[in-house]
Amino acid sequence: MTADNRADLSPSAPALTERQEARRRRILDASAQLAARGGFDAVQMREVAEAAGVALGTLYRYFPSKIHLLVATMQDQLQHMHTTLRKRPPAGADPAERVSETLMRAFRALQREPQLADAMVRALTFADRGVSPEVDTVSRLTTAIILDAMGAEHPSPEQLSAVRVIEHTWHSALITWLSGRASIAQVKIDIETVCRLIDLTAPATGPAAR
Amino acid sequence: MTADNRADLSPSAPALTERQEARRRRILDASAQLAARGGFDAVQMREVAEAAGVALGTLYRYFPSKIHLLVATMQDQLQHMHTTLRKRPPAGADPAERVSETLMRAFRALQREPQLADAMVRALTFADRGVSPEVDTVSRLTTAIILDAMGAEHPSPEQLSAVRVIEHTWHSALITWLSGRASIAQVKIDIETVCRLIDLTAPATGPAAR
DNA sequence: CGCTAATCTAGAACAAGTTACAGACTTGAT
DNA sequence: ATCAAGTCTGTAACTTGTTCTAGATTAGCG
Repeated sequence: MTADNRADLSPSAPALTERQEARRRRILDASAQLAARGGFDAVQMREVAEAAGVALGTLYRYFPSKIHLLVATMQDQLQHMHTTLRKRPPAGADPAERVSETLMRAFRALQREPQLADAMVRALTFADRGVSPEVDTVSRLTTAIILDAMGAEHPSPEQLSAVRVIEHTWHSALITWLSGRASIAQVKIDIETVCRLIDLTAPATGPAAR
Repeated sequence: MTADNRADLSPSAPALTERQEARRRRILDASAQLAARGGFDAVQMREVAEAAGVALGTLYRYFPSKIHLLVATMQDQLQHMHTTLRKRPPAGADPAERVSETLMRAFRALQREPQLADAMVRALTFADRGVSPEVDTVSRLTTAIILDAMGAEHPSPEQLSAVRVIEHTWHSALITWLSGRASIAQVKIDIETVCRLIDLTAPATGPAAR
C-alpha cells in the first residue's frame, strides 16, 4: 500500500525506470541484510553488489560510496519507523514525555537489530562534507519525528534548538551504547534528561495557557 | 614543568623506556601535524611512520590502528586544553554560564585547527568496541573539564546525567559543524541551550538558597 | 525497425589500512 | 662481556573501498 512514499524526498532525482527502481531496492535490501548480520564491516561493496545481482560499477553509480549507501539505508529504515510511529502516536501527557517515549520506542526497534543500527549510525557520524545533503535528509526526518511527538505544529526557534540538542543527544547516546560504553539504562536516562529541555522551552502549554 | 602529567592516565602501561617514550611522542606529533594539514584522510599510517622516523610495524605496535592513534592524539590535545583552561578558569556567575564559556573556548581552539579537529572527532565517533578503553579516557577527561567549570566537587547523579547530555551535544554538534551542516553560531546556540540543563539540576545553588 | 546515447557488466587496477616475517638492534640479567 | 628475550626495521603481501575500461544491453526516438 505505501508504495511511493519517498517520491517527495529527492525531487532532484531524475526519475528512475522501473528496473532501476527495482535495482535500487535490491541494493538497499542487500545492504540492510548484510548490515544486520555483521554491522558496518560486514557491508562490503563487492558483497552488496553480488547479493543485489548488480555489477560493482553499477552499485557505485547508484551510491557513490559505502557511506552514501548506508546513509540511504538509514533513510529507508527511518521512513518505515516514521510511518509505524504515526500509526500509534505516543500517549504521554506532556510533550517531554511523548518525545522520550517515542525515542525509546525507536531505541527498542534498534535493539532488535543492533548490528544494523551500528552500521547506520557509524556511517551517519562518519559522513564527511560530500554526504551532507543525504545526512541532512536523515536529520530532517528525525526532526520531523520528534516534532510529531511534541505535537508542535509551529515550533518556536527555542523549541527548534531544544529539538536539535535532543537529536545530538540521541545520536551520541546511540554511539556510546553501540560501542559498549553505555548501558541501555544509561541511554534511557540520557534521553529522559535531555527531554526535560522541552518543558524549559515550552511556550505556555496547558489548558489555561495564554 | 608539566613533564609527567599523564603518568596516572594509563596505570596499565608497562613503563616505557626513554627512547620508547620519545618514539611515542614523535608518533603523536607526526599524527597531529599531518591531521592539521589534511584532516582524517591525510593521517596515513605509512606517512605517520615515516614522519616519526619509525617502521610501520613499530607504529602498529604502539597504536594498533589508525583510530587508536587518533584517539590517543585527542587525549594528548585534551590534556593540553585542560591545563590551559585550569590556568584561566571561566568567569561566569552561574555554573551554566561557566560551562558554556568553557566549551566555547575549547570550540574556538578547535576552530584554529579545523582539520585536526576533524581527524580527532571523526576517529572518536567512529571508534568501535575495540577502542572503548581509550575513548573512555577521552570521555573522562571531557567530564573532568566540564565538572571543573561547574565547580561541582561532589556532583549528584542528576548533575552527572546533565554532564553526560552536555558531552553528547558537544560531540554531535562538533560533527555537524565539521561536516558543514551547522554554522559556528548554530553550535554556540546548541551549547548554550544544553547548558540550561545545569540550572535544572542544580542542588540549591546560591547564597540564599533554600 | 534501426540508430544513438545512456546504462550495465565483468574484471583489472589502484589506494590505504593492516598483517606477516626475516634479520638487525637493545635491554636486562647474570 | 655474554646470552636470551624482547623490540625495531624494511619490505612484501593481503584486504576492502574506489576507480577505470572495453564491450554488451537497454531505452527512447525517428
